[in-house]
Amino acid sequence: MDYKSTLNLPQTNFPMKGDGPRREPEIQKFWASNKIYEKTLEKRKKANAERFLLHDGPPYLSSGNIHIGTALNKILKDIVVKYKTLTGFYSPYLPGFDCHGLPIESAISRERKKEGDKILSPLEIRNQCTEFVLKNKKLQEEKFERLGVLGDWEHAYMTIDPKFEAAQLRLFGEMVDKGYIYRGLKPVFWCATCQTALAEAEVEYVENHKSPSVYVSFKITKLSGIAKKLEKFKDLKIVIWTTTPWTIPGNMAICLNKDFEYAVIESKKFGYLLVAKDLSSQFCQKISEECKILETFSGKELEGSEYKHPLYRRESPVILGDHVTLETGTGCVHTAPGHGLEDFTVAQKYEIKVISPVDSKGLLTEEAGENLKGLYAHKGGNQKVIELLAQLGALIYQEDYYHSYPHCWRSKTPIMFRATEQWFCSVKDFRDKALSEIKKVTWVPKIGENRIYAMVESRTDWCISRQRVWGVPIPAFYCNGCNKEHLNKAIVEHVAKFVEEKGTNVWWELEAEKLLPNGYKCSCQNIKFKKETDIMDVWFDSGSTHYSVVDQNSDLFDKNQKGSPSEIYLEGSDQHRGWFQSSLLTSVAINGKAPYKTVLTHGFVLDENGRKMSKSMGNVIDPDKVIGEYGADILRLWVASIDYSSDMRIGQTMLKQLAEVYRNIRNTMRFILGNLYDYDLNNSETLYENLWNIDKYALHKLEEIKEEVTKAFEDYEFYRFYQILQNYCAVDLSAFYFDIVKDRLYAGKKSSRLAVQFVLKEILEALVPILCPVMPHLAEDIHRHLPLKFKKPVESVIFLNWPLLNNKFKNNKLNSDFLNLLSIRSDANNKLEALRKEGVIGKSVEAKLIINSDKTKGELLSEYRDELPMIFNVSKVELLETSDCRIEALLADGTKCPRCWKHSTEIGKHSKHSTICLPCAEAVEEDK
RNA sequence: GGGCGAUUAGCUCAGUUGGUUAGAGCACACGCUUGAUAAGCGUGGGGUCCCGUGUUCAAGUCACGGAUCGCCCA
Repeated sequence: MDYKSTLNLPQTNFPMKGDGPRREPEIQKFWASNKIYEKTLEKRKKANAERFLLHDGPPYLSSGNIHIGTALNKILKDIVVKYKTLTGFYSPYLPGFDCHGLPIESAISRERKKEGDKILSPLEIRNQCTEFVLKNKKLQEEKFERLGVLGDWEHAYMTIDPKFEAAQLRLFGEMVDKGYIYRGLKPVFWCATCQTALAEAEVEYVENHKSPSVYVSFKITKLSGIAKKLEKFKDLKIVIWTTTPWTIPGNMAICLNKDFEYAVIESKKFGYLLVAKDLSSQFCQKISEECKILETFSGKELEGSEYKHPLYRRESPVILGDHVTLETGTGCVHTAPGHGLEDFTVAQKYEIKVISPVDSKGLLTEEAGENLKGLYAHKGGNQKVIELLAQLGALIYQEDYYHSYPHCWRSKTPIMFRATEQWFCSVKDFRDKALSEIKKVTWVPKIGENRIYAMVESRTDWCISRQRVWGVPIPAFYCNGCNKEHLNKAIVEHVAKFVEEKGTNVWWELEAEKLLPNGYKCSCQNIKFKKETDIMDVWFDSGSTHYSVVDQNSDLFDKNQKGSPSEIYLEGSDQHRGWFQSSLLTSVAINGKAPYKTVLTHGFVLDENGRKMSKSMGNVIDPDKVIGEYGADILRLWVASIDYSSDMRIGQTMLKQLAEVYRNIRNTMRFILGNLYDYDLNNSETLYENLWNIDKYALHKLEEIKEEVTKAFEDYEFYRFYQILQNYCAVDLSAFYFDIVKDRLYAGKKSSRLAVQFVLKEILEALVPILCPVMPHLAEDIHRHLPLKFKKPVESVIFLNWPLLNNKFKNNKLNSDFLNLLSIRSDANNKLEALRKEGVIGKSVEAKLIINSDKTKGELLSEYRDELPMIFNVSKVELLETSDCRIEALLADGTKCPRCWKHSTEIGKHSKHSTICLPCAEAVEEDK
């Protein structure tokens, strides 16, 4: 008789290979066409589940391709959302896209440049941008969906959506109403030839540009309290150095470094001069004098002193700043807040007035004085300023200086820093509130809190003006008569109503008077107005989403209260300065609280060697290619396998390895499926008490894994999930439990097989939802291949629930006993391996073990006597009590049973089955 | 140039308040199996804990200095 047919071998058509590149799209199509995402949400809504909102930070649409870092971000978000959904939360995911901003406008203008440099109207530019953005959105969306990210893609928010723009304006209106928006001066790159502001990307640095370098003295008029010791030096002058003499009229301060040592030196020609000590000899060489250092002191001591401007009747303060260096010059920095960003920033801290006596054509204005008025700053202005300073004896030294200097990319002329009127958000008015809100938020990892706290603490007011057209307009008006500015909540609301219907293009389409309430009049009785030409910083767009997306959407906001914070924001660590901050500021401004409860940040993705990816290095890993070769689940497993709190690496070595791990997990699941083909959920009741010790131990282990994995997900530490899962599948299941339980499954008696099947069922039911957040395609695939008698009436794996912990399965005694048994097993394996090397045995089951052990171990072994052959995977275990512990492995007695392959001395004892062992014979009889 | 962070086996990660010979899985090598089979099992090799100095009876762990890499800012 062929006894092989009496065995119960695994049966399943669950494929060994995932074949993600080919099969995942089909699964995704199933999710989409059967509205799995929507149905899940409905279920949770009906159950009145608690909300868990992960609010999506919108990726920028400057390209249709996605970077591996973007893929990582989306996958992390999806893992969180799926986990929360499985654990019973109402967890909607509404993706978003960031559509405005300079990089997009620049991309359009680059394309235009190729086509022959036509000048386009703002509306033409805006229409081209819109087209560009819509095209990219479609491309990106497809790629995100291909990652297996479930969400409401159909209604994804876009920052160019008229409803979004209107809401953004209303939020801005709230801030106006609270008095947080004001108009002030700020320097920008300015091209006098094109008469326009330039963005940093539109500036080219030209090497060896020639500038007049001058050393200028400013006479001190008042010494600060602690600098009184310098009073003995009559007519003490501070010396500054600059390569842009035309900015001297804009001088409003001199900046020293608090930590540097400064020196008073005596010059024959110029008297007592003050410069940084480390630069004094260099300076003296310039003026060809041998100067003696008469006194030294720290920069800090001079803070608050005052000096007189050589050209005007104006006194200005000495201030301190960290940007002052000892590279060149005198260590005393001429500070013209209207002509430099660093100067502007430091001046803001000291609340120093910004002046900018240059007009849009680059000509010095009346404010610079009669002598200078009308001169072109870079040419005549420079010359005249030098001339005047020389006349007044303030010019110490002059020479030509060659350095790299910014030029306009279009006109190729040198640019200037020019302060223009811009709109600001007064962060200082609610900084303290923002800081205290930061402390209430949970930052993951913790270090993020320090980072953003320090940034908000030291930041200056937020300049929200951009001299561009691709964005949301700042809805302000200026009276044609008296030039008074008009901006208030009612005006903003009036504009928002237009925008809501027609989009922000109306701002460029309609006359000012049409955009204002009917019959609107200036206090000067004028009824004609100009529109503001600045648009809002694109960070204001995305920074408004807590209001313009979450609060406008009843499916998203907490059913109890609008304006309640999202549970989590999850972005790259660069967003501490970006979205996390802009969102925080607008939210604190209008709601007085942070828009999020938790903020999770991840690092950046580097190549295999820890280098930044770049096209020129040729080390870019394209997510499309990874998916094409390995599938999305492998990419997702990569995301789960790494510690994202710092930089992460990806490369072929890792991907190959991940594919191996995936395969192992998949086959572990396949083994379970195959062995449950005949398991009938309704008709296979197994009592825990009837299980073997090994089965109970397996259940205990499963509980441990459930607990640890749940903790890992709760802590957002997915790499721990990966390590635990991998270890569990490879070691606990594949190499141990499955390996030794095969005999019972294939050849054992009914009750023995059922006991194992019960355990396998428990493992399967726990593992499928556990796999789902990270590898949803694998989980769905398993779900589809559940044995017929097993299948539950659930449409998709997404509808499952996260496994509950079951204390009944916990058994600490078994756990510690098995810890010991496993260590003995490892010794036994060594002996078996030696026997195998000698050629005595092949499979372990051909051997028997004689275990000599002391009393303690002997007692343990005796307790598990019946299960020992199985645990050690041998045909027989003999126990001997001795003083020492020793294991001996020998060829087993008897002959090999052709059915179960174990060696037995009892073959042929059964009357009906003469060629097989007794237990086999009984099993066969039982099955008839 | 400034601020923040990272660095343990080929890869991904553990390593407790400082305390035996620094661990796990994967990968690799060799063997076994052919009843999870384009699978499975066993055994084994593999470490300058980034470098240096210091504190200590004792440092992967603490302190200081440095290197490399990354993010943000200038």
